Amino acid sequence: MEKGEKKFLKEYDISKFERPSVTVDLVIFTVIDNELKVLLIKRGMPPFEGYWALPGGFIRIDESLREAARRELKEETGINPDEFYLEQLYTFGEPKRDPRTRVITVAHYALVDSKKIKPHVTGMEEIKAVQWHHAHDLPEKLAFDHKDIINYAITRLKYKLEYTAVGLELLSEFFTLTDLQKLYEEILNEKLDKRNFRKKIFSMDIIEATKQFKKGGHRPALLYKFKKAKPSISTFKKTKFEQH
Amino acid sequence: MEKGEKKFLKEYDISKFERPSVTVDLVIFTVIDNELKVLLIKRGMPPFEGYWALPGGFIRIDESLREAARRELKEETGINPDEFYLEQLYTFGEPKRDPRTRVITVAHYALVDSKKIKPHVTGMEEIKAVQWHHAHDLPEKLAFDHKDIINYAITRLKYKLEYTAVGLELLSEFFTLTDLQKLYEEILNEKLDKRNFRKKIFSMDIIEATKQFKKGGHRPALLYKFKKAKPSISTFKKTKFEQH
DNA sequence: ACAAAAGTGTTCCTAATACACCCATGA
DNA sequence: TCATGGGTGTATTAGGAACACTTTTGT
Repeated sequence: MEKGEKKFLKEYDISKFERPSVTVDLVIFTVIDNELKVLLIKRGMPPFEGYWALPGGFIRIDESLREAARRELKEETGINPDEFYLEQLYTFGEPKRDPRTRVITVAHYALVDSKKIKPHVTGMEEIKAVQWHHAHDLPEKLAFDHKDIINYAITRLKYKLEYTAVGLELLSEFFTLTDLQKLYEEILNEKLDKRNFRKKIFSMDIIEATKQFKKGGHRPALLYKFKKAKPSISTFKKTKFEQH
Repeated sequence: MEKGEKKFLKEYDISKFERPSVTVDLVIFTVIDNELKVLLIKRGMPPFEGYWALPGGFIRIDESLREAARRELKEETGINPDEFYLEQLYTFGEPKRDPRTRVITVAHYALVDSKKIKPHVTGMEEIKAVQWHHAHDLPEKLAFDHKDIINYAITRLKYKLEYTAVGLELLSEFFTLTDLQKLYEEILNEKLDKRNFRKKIFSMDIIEATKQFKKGGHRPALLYKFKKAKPSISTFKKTKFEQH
């Protein structure tokens, strides 16, 4: 009874509630020169003027969270949908995280192949307000709670890497096993044993050899590519944190 | 340049954006008679009148997401903070998930000891609009996208159970190993080998024996309790998905 | 003494780890 | 030919899975 009434009032008041703003923020990862990078934008106005911030924006009233994230991602990198990996990360909603007004942000993270990024994003970065920063060496001046968000994204990425083919989204179509190992080492921030790494990757059954070789250096390295069918995530464990 | 302007406009327009409502929904788990239960509320008005829905409510403008979830949880179960486990699950924001208006919900899940639930929530459930439902046998008539949310929560719970002490929040202070195994079997929905189960639990180092026994039945069973210090989650893997 | 649940030992097998070695190329 | 990175073999170990047995109580 009393509970019913409370419920009723609550619903009745829908329009009266002071509403927070809702944004989508993006942690966009790529790998450039074997370094894990995050895209950041220098803020040109207060609050946090001159600080670096994650790309993001308001959710439009008729688009889903994922659509909003895809739109943002497309705007910032020029990359087409289905050429990146995108996953919801966590929702950050401390009342004071934005000093202006109440903003709740649904953070996402994305993995993109640096070769597919629109030139205007990668070129002449020094003078631009949009820059790739080393994920393991972030600038001091990060706006809002974006440092937390980035670190959370890195944690998630490391975790996913262990039992998922997710890392492959960061590489180009053809790559050597050494490329792949370097990628893992960079993200996990630790050295891996060559033999064991290869065994693990092969056991995952996510890549296949081509007949091409990467010349240069010394002994040419066999090039691999992802299996056509996006790696079918098969085991019990693996399915656990698939995005909704 | 052009990017800067776009950004500027975006921020300038903050107040003009049509804002979605933001709610917190709760998947509250408990175990009653060795069955995993979820708390649901029968809706007394459209939309989905007569359907079952998760408890939830709007986020107040000055409280964090977690605070909102705690408040909701306290309202529904009467349980005090730090007597339950609470974790953000996922944010659901399809534009049409609520037919009335745009509502984004930050779903959480909670684990509570059924013995600590306020009597008014457990008593005389048949005639009440608040009921515990078997998590593995949900009612057909679930409102909104709440079936998805519940299933996602079950998936997360199963996953967490495998490498975390999270299940212990569902038990009372003292319990036997058989109680604990029954709990795991109910949540995971599978039979477990007694010997292996015990080895795994002991290796986690999360419980300790008392000197008490649970009499009744046949051979008395040794009672255990959680280690004083909440299980310090220690290994690499284990820290990965800790709540923010 | 026997049924029923509590509690323990041990084998088997897979998979991660830790090594050491061979191979193909460019300079 | 030798330095360099590409590529493979294998022994050891840790942990999960499968299974059989002993112990302690109530009746």
